[in-house]
Amino acid sequence: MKIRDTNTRKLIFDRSGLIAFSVQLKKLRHEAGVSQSQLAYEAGISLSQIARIETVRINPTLSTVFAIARALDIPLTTIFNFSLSDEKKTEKYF
Amino acid sequence: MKIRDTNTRKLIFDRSGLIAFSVQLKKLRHEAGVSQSQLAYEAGISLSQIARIETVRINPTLSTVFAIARALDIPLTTIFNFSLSDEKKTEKYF
DNA sequence: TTATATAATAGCACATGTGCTATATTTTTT
DNA sequence: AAAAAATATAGCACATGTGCTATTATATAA
Repeated sequence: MKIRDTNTRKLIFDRSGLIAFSVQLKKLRHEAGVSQSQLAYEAGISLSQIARIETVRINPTLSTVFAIARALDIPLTTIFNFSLSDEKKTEKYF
Repeated sequence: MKIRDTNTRKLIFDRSGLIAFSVQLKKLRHEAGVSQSQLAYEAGISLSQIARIETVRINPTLSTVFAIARALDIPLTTIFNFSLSDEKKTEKYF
């Protein structure tokens, strides 16, 4: 029958990485001196989306981030200028 | 009644940016000498997802990209070390 | 060429990103 | 303090990202 083996499927939501991104975005937006509303308008995305990103409620897509970087007129290397915590090396610690 | 004003809503799919990202990913993956399958395993995401990204069929989320960067053990500034075409400055040209 | 590994497609189900439209909450100005 | 501006939340509808499981196409090795 194949019904769905009781939800084992889990999508990734990298909270720590998204928090770091949020911090970076807020910082750059403030430096640019624009409100969420202005940024949303310039980037052609919704205000709610900017707010959701800054409050780490969602996991945005690359296209959304690209639009933001363009609107702020900053290179991707600037908006992504932060480090991901390396839980990679730590490897299953229990 | 509010039925839905005949689909005006359009999500962003930044083809050129996603192509640039795809090129960069393939390059880095090859430099690391890993197959899509190995990368998928290391990153904890599905093989089909890696293929979709490299063939520009989807618009991945940040968490997915973060997982890939971790798996390849490269900083975000490396994987995002490319420029977005600046259709921003051009501004509505018609 | 034949076998084998790698990459590309496909289709389904489910989770979630995004736009919209409001409303509430917080911060900044006056 | 009151008013105004900026942020944060919410909920709905729809689009689409992601995992799975196969299958097909392509490249590499024998």
